[in-house]
Amino acid sequence: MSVLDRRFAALSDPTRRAILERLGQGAATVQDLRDIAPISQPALSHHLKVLEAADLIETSIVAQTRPRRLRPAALDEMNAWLARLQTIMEGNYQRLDALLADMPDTPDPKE
Amino acid sequence: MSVLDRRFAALSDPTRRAILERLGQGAATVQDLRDIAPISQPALSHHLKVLEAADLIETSIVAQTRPRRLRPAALDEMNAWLARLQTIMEGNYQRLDALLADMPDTPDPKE
DNA sequence: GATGTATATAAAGAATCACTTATATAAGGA
DNA sequence: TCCTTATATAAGTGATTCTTTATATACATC
Repeated sequence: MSVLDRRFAALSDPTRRAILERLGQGAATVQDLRDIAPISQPALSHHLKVLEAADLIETSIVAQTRPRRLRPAALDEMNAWLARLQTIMEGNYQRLDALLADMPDTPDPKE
Repeated sequence: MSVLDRRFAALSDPTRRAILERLGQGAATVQDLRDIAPISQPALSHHLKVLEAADLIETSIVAQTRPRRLRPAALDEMNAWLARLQTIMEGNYQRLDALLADMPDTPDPKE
C-alpha cells in the first residue's frame, strides 16, 4: 500500500478528518482529542496511528503525553494528483459530451 | 457513510485512480478498461460501481455498452475540502468559519 | 429465433478494518 | 515505593472490502 493510498484511506474516515481539523488549531494529546468522537481511548489511539502511517501527522514525546501535530507538506502529493486529473479533465469534458452523444461504438478520442 | 467518505475511500485504491486517469482521456467502457489492471471483468465492474457511488463518475447507456465518464464537479468538491484542510494546516484559520458553512461534511462520528 | 457480445449480479472466501474490554508500559507526584 | 495519569498493545468480534467463478440480463446481428 503506497503512501498515497494510505493518505486517501486515512481521509475517508470522518473521525480522522475531525482530528486533523482539531490539530489545525494546535498540537493535541489523546486526552485533548477525547471528545472528538464517542469512541474509546484505544480506538482514538488507533486513528492517530493510521494518520501517522499516512504521514499526515507527527508525534513528539512530552513526559507521558504524546502531543500530535499536523505535517502540512503531506497534502501536497494529494493535491498534485487531483490537480493533474482535473487539468486533464477540463480539457476534455465538453468535447466528451458531444462525442458520447453520437458514439455508436468504441470510444477512445485519441486524436 | 457520507459522499465525502466514499470519495476519499474510492481514491485510496490505485486501480480506481488508474481508471479515473484513463477516463480523463475520454469516456470508456468496461472493455476499454480491461487492461488497466490484471483483474476479472466483475472486479472491474465493481470498481466502477464504487466510483459511481462516490459520485466521481457517471454512466450512460449506448446499446449494450455502458460508457463511463468523469464528473468534474466531484473533483471540484474534493479539491475544496483539501484546500480547506491545507488552509487549516498552514495556520490560516480565520476563514474557517466561512468555509465550514460551505462544506459541512466532516464531523460525523461512526458509520 | 439463435448466437455472440457487453455488462451486471450472485455466491463465497480471504483479508482488512473499526471497534470493544483488558492489560501493559511509562512517567510524575505523594 | 505506591498511586495516578497518559498512552499503547493484545485479543477478540462483527462488518466491510476485494477478489474469484458462475450465471443472468440486455442488446445486436444474422
